[in-house]
Amino acid sequence: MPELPEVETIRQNLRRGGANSPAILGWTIESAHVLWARTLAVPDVDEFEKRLPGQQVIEIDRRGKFLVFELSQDALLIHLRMSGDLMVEEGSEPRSTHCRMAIEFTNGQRLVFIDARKFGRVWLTAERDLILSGLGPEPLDETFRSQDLYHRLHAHRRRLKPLLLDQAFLAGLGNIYADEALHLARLHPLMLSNQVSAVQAERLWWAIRTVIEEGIRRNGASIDWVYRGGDFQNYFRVYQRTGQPCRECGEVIQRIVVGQRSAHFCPNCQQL
DNA sequence: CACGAGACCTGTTCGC
DNA sequence: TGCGAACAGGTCTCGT
Repeated sequence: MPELPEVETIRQNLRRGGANSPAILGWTIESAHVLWARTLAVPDVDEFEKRLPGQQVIEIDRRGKFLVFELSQDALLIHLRMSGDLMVEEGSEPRSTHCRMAIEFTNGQRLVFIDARKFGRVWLTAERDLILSGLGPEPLDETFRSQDLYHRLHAHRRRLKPLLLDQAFLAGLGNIYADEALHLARLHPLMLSNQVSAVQAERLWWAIRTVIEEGIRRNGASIDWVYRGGDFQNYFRVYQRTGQPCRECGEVIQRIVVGQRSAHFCPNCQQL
């Protein structure tokens, strides 16, 4: 479910506190409980539950779609994949049905990892860079320039949509924001990356950053039964708007399947 | 190297 | 109403 803007929203809520959840910076872990073993990428459940108690939450960062909790000894990395979510609740509350992992703090609060589809993964490691090293550039980083994007596009001969979803190419985009960015940039999802001109690359660079920034400003998108409080879904240009008129030209939005994922686009604004 | 298919999972919605 | 199919914000691995 979560792409960069949703993950960033969660990070900010955990770091600074949100509407009805406190900031967890500085809290000390009392115990950890893994309820679905495969949630843990590394280490095994025994070591995970043994190593966490006593560690303090120093900082919360984000890299692509990974949440990175800097603890006193280790780094705790969490990837929400399709249906994962994190929330802070009273330690006395009954455990929710889809709770896969819970971290109890010495102040009686707990951080829970809720994940209906069980795709989410958690790493506890002292070597966080090993796990994050394969990721492409951070789209909002000031060192990421449009010329970088142009060169990266020309280093491949791939269709734009699957390429934008490739986290080694660029970190953080998912199905929503890739479709939105391509529409804003007026580029067809099937266009080949090495056919993109410098001007088009500049437009795509700007579009990617624009949709991500807007997503963050709106606290992410809330869709279906997964709700996180954001309202970016009310401003989608193409995503899940199949059959509805393009907000730019009125043409009917189309849905095609590319790389096993749905791609939404305007046949008029985004021509091959 | 690029791409498609299948796997991993559960829940909701759609079509007959 | 019921029931199976299709679909869902992600990523990995394998075969061509």
